[in-house]
Amino acid sequence: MLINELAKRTGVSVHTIRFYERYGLIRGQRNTAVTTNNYLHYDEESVGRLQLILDAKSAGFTLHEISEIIDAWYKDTYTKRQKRQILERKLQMLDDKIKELRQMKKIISDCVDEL
Amino acid sequence: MLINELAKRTGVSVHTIRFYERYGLIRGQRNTAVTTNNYLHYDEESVGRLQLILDAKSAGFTLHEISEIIDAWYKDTYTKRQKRQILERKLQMLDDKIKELRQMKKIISDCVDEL
DNA sequence: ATCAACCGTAGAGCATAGTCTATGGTTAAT
DNA sequence: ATTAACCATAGACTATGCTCTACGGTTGAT
Repeated sequence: MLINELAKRTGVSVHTIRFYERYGLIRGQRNTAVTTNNYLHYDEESVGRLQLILDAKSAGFTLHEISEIIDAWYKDTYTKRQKRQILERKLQMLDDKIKELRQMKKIISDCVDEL
Repeated sequence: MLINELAKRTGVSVHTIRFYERYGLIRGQRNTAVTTNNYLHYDEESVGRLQLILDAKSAGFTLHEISEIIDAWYKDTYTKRQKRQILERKLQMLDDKIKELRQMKKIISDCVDEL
């Protein structure tokens, strides 16, 4: 599929997809048989990557952190051990963040109680 | 206390405190009796505000959202009802964020399991 | 008196994460 | 053949949240 369809399927704008591509989070493929244009084609993996990016962003990960997660999942040069290590660090970060959110909930709840 | 002491007590840099002051999150007072300088003085409330800002930031709130929380807590022009409403919206946001973090945890855990 | 260490304002610069414009080429329908 | 709707690259611009520099004045210890 071309970038426009990918944008429609994921809800991510064409501009943003191109930004992510420059950043290295997704990669389209050129069809070498076609010489009249240099359109990039995207597959189902790209859809999965974009959905992962959206989820990870809403969980508060930076694009840099997301690129690590994506590499841990898709990059074949990592050993299973390395991948597991990266992902487990991210799980720890999530637990830490959840702890901070709960702490903030307590602070605000206390404010409400004191009102 | 002057800005330098406030910075030391809260761990927030002088630059950043000034930035927050321009943003309207904290407010120092000028001593009108003194005419030789225009130094700003900060009280314990400023310390409390900065600590609240730090906590709220680590919970992922933007400075704009933090200013709403601070107003709900310190601003006397709001009724209790209005304050409660603002704070309860923030609690809802925190719950939503915790939900997103848990979802991301599940995604990453599933990745780890599949490795 | 002088010097370091502070104070203030104003404004430039930076990182992150987009968002948009300009420009020019391609495709597909009419 | 024309036109709308797409494609690509390059680069300018934006918002957020700092961070730093420049500048000049003040304070307090020696």
